[in-house]
Amino acid sequence: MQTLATMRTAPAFNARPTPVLSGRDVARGSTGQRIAEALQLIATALQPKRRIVHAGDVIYRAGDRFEHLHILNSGFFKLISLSSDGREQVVGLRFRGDWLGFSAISEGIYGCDAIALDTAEVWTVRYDALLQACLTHPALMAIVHEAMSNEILRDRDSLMSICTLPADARVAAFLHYWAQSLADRGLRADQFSLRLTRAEIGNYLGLTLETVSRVLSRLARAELIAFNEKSRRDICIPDFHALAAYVERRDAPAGLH
Amino acid sequence: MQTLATMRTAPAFNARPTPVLSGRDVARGSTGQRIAEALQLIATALQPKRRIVHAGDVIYRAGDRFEHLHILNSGFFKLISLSSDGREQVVGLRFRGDWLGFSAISEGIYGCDAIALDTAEVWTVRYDALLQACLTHPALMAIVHEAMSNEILRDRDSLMSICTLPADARVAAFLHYWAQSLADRGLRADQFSLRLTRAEIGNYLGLTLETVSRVLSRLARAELIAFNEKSRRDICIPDFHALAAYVERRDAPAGLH
DNA sequence: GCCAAGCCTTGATGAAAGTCAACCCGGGGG
DNA sequence: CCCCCGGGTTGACTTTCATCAAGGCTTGGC
Repeated sequence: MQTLATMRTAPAFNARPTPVLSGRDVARGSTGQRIAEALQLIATALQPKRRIVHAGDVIYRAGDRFEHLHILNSGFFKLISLSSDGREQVVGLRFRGDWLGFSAISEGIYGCDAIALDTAEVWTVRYDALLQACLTHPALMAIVHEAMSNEILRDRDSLMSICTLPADARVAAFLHYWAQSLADRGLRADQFSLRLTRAEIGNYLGLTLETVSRVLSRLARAELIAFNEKSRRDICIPDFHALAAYVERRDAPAGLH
Repeated sequence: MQTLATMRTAPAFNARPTPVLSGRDVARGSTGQRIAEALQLIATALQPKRRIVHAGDVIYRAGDRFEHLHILNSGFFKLISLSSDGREQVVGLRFRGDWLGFSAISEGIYGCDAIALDTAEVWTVRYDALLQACLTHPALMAIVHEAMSNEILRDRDSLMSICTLPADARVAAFLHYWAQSLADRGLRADQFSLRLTRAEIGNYLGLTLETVSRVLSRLARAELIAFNEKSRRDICIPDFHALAAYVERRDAPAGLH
């Protein structure tokens, strides 16, 4: 599962180190396979409630009492955290196979809003039922741990990218991340819709919408991306590796100099 | 467990919402109590290997094969992630009761270095032994999940602070975070040593060491902090709430304007 | 004692990104 | 139809913070 930062050290499109999974010594397949297997197991072991939601629908809001975890079987979500003065911040993006709600376990209350970016299928399980099921299905516990671990890893990497990289590289890294996430799930990654406004992207990356717009124009001029002639929210990435190389190159020595 | 961002919405020193812990319906005590109880249970249920380490000692390095998790019984740690070109980035700080290594579960390999900032006591358990123990001690599983959840929450909040706030507020938020972490663990929070150089703080916050130094001087001039006359690494926070208010005030409308 | 190496502070300067503003385009609704 | 509105682009200007540079303070070694 590539993220904003890790891709800088692993430019190959689907390359990832073979995981050495302590706790169960089976060799594992591609990321896509792992996701599919995990969903399979969740479906059979937990029999989650399934439902379809649409763009803009909210699964939970900050402050809601935590009782359920959610698994995304299809579609895209954004996580929004609201600060006291009402401004909001995009703190995460979620794709097929991702879980929603982990961060609420420790507080017992959700800390952000989960909002669908398009039509999506969400599976919901009670957390106490999940704990029970883990006792009888050890493999399920491993999957849950892996998902949480993965989320920690991802957040850390995006943190690193976002506060280290200059604006151009941040946007490029974001596009790379999105494309990689699609590729991992077997979706086409050379051409896709961003599903986020410039403002949302900027908000996620700690930039203004104007800066995002300018960077995208610059990337298009450099032919690292191309816009769909209608809807500039649909983009095309002719050369994935070139994009990765661009991030690497623009990786500025901010911080310790 | 307050973090860089959450404190903005909860200025009271030790205030935190009473956790509603789904999965076990006991009311919980203060953060300090929770940490102590968790350590207690870990000690009895897992009988971890204990050892003392000193400032600069490394518990694990990025690339090491993952087999163990570590729990910090005392002391302070920093987590360092190295990018391909050798520059390093502080990606996290750890205190008593925190776990080290969660992010390695999904990949089977540690993704960063864990380095002691002072003398510390570390408990180490095999991950497979932990999984086993969770099957017989359900409370242990709840504690592990809570710790992971908490780490996700924290990372998310610091991500938000760091990419949203201007330099002054970032440094102030960092100081607040550190003080809160000490207070949560029953240590004195009005006067303490930072244990990090300006360069490390800047690196963690995405700033240069000069900027950190300037901001600290400014905060001292504003009497929000005071330096120990010897060792400017030891600081004093006369009014914790004033510091929180300062962050709030300087909370700039970056992003959506 | 003296010197060197870290760590820290402060100032001058420049580049990157935010702010303000104008404008374009496409889609709905009255 | 026209108008409005939200999303997007682009330009001129300003602010913030990084960079470069100089110098101070402490500590440890010779």
